[in-house]
Amino acid sequence: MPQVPEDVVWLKPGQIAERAGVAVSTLHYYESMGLIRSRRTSGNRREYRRDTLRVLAFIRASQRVGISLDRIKGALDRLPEEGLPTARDWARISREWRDDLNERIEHLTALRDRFSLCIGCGCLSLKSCPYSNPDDILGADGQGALRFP
Amino acid sequence: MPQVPEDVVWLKPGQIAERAGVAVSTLHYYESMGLIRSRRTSGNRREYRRDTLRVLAFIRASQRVGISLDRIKGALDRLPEEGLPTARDWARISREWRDDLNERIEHLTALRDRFSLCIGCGCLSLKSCPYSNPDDILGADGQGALRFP
DNA sequence: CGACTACGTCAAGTCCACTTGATGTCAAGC
DNA sequence: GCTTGACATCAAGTGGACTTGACGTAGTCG
Repeated sequence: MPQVPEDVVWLKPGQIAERAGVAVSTLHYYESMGLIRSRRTSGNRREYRRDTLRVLAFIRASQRVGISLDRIKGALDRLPEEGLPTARDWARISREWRDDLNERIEHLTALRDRFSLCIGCGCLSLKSCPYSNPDDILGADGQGALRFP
Repeated sequence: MPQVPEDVVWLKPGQIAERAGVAVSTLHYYESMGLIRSRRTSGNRREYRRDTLRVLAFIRASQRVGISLDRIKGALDRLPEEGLPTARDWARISREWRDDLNERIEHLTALRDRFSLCIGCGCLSLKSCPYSNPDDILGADGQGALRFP
């Protein structure tokens, strides 16, 4: 039962920004995108829940591996509105992301290995190598989307 | 001695564009960036050397793994102006790229593993997990650049 | 009380990698 | 010879992820 909002501490924009390593303007931007939320003080100042730091860390980590804010928002939207996200919530997202990561890792590894091969044979400059002929590369792959790897 | 321009065939923009799977406008753009080159016919039409296809494949492959056009240009600029690039030329670039790829793969793998861990412990929502505390995440890593992984 | 800093809003600007549009030209087919 | 399509140039637009600027307010310190 971690649904109980344990110790909800509210932090000011500057504090959040500094600890999360983002600009205050970025917080505004994320808020306008619906990625994070805030409440207001009587003087109209924003206040962020402490766990916003976690969300921001999650956003940065996801972005870092090339996931768009849109997709990140999609995942965050599926978290519960009220109460803290449960282990199950994060697990679902993590699994989703992990599959994505696995796919990317596979692509990168394949490409790296191809390049490694090329180091041995210099294929990109010689006709003899199967990878050197752009037509073959084109033909090897039905669609126009995935060209080289 | 592959320096001898074997069979230099010149292709029209439309042909190059189709075979490489890019728009003609992209060719213009790349040319303006100095990534590819062309000569002109008497009627001011562009003509591309056949091996431009190889360069384009290389650009796409590199881009695909997140390398910017700027960096790609940097690599291409180090190829010889005249004659075909040698095996050694491509090898150098490939090695450079491969190191880059290895780094990215490491990041992704680390992130995935962290997420996998989270699936087990639900850390992102519980105080007990070392990864859950954003302050620790911040503290674990001197700079502001690398936040989560 | 006054100064200063952090914060508020909103529009506009930036960077990258292109694409779109306007307008004019070259070349091949009938 | 004329139409059609591919091509030329150049300016401007697009989209994602922010940042910057202009301008006004809130709260804190001496």
